[in-house]
Amino acid sequence: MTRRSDSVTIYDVAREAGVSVATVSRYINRNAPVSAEVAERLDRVMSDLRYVPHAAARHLASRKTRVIGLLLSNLHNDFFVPLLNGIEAVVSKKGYNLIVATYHANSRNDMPAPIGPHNTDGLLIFSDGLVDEDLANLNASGFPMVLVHRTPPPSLSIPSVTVENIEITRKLIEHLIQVHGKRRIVFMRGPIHQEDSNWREVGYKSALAANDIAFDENLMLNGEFERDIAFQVLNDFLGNGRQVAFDAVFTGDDDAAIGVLRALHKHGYRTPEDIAVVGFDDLGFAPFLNPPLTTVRAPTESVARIATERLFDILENKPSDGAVVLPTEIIFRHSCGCQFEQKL
Amino acid sequence: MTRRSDSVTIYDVAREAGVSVATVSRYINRNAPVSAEVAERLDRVMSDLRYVPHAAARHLASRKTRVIGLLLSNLHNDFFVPLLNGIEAVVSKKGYNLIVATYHANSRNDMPAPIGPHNTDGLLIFSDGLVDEDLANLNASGFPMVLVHRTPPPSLSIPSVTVENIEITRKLIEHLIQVHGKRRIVFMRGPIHQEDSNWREVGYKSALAANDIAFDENLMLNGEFERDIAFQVLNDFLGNGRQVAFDAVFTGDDDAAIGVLRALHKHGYRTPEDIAVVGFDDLGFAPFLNPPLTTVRAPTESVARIATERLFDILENKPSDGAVVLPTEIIFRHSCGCQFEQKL
DNA sequence: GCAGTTACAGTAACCGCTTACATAAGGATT
DNA sequence: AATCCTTATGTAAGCGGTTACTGTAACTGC
Repeated sequence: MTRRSDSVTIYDVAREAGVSVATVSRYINRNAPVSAEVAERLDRVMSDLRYVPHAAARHLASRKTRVIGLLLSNLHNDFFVPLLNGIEAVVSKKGYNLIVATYHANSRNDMPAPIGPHNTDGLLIFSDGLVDEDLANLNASGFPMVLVHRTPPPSLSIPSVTVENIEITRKLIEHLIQVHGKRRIVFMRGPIHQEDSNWREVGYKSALAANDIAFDENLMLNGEFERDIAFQVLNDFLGNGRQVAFDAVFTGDDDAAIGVLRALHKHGYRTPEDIAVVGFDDLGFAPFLNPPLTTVRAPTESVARIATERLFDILENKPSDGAVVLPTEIIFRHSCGCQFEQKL
Repeated sequence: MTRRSDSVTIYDVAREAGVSVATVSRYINRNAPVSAEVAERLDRVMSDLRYVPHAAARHLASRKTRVIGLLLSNLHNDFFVPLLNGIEAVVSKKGYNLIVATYHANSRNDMPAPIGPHNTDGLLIFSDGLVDEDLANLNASGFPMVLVHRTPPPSLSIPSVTVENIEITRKLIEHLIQVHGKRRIVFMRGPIHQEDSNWREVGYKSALAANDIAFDENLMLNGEFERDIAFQVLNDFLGNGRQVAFDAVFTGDDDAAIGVLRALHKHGYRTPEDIAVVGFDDLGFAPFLNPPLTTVRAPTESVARIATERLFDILENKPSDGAVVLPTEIIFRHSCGCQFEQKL
């Protein structure tokens, strides 16, 4: 048997061009000078032969994969569109590939880590896309990664890019309290380990405290940052007889706000007259919900771009600062009770 | 120099377990029997050593990458969330990885095909994610792929999964004409080579023809299936003085409908009283736009799942039928002028 | 005119797996 | 008892690149 494969390899182009494979490799990678004459011949031969370097062979020999991985806990929120868009833009600009994987805590034993040191050159870890322990292990091995919408546990120093949550949430809730006179504000929180959700809870509580409103845990609902779950949860809440009174709901993200609006509407409440609703993220549909949603604008695509650029900084051994947190702003629309659209 | 690498390889586990690398490999891949005793020892050693197979080495030796690629033209539409979700679910269930890449027609020369035969075992090609010529080349080489929201050119036989466009669009437009008396219906189309958009145009024109309404090309606007572009285009259309009269707009997708609603609202038109609006896709936010959007429900996540499963069928040499087209249905809400929500 | 660079190119040893081929031992078959 | 399977395992040749070493000319500067 001569060649198992029918694909054209670097040997084919070397032979055809009358040079050695080393020269071909150097030319392809532009990491050593090659005479103009040879370069031209190689260009011609490679295109004649339709030569495409074999990625795996390259990876194996060079010990770099030219792919970066994105680890998510799920793919259920419109939020991920700007996120993916930002990431993909810089990844492809760098000539890398992007692997996206969701992490299911229960499927760990089934197979070796789907993405990690051997499959990717670096990882973008979104929120609760990996438990602290795995984070620590990866980090200990010096594997390049940056956290997105999550800060590292105190013992680890991993670059991160997040968004300002606490202050802006406090302002948003105080707006509800001070401008619109709301006092019984439901917080439709996100997943239990979702860091944004936790910071938003801090901001929520601090606003209550600053305004002498007792925190009532009956007003905490978990919508998992998912439209349908938020709907279900609020629907149950409204229908279960015990009728906890409330006059506003702060949903930790815009996607869940859709579910909240639907549930409220279904039970005959008017927004914002009966119950005000405010969200977080300012997803593209927010201005056109019914009513237009007052929410916090988070620069999701920028977060994504910056995080990805920082990952490449690390890969290229450029200096890279620790934690960056991007500013947010409130966009007032009608769902809080305001009449005119404005920013704060 | 002994070992360039510091990572643990199959040789390490073989030595430690007192067997050959072949045995380790066979056990890992479950493709040959291994005695219970050896299996147990290997389990222990592999976990002690934290052994993770090196993906590239595997790919190189086995000539399969265990990754499938998704080729998109862009990542600007909320539509992609259910799409990605459906794909990722089946890809990860199969133990494969997913590479997502956007295709920029102008960057082709910069580097070898970012994803293709050498990087992936198969491709999912969304819509206009690749030109016919490349499609033909790939197909000629027998590379596994399936088309999503696109049918192959007549000369090629590539499996595809799409959605029923023409009939449902015709019905939707006829509803506007016959129930709501609309006669001057703007069609906010998508990208020029976007197949769905083209079929929807066919449906649109056939509805007009069937109702003795002359097609007016001044009523064709290109919103690129993007929220912001649709807004811009309609905004210009409304502001440019020549004031083409119209009484409804059919946006080829829900995302663009948001831009349309915003532009209409900005110029003081009421929806649906002055101008009716209908969309396509039934994205999650559609029921809560202002007003709730009448649209066509497309089973996007199912499309994604089925397409991915068919790709795996091909990889596994199972029979796989040609073109599947999934049914769609109209969801009547208020933006068309109807009062009560219903399906058709 | 000669040692020291510099520019360009070749040889061959890996990178970490998979797998064809070979081997050995213990039945089952006849 | 000789032959044939079957099961479990080992040996070693790749898979298609990269790159550490070398080697050769041509080019410097003095």
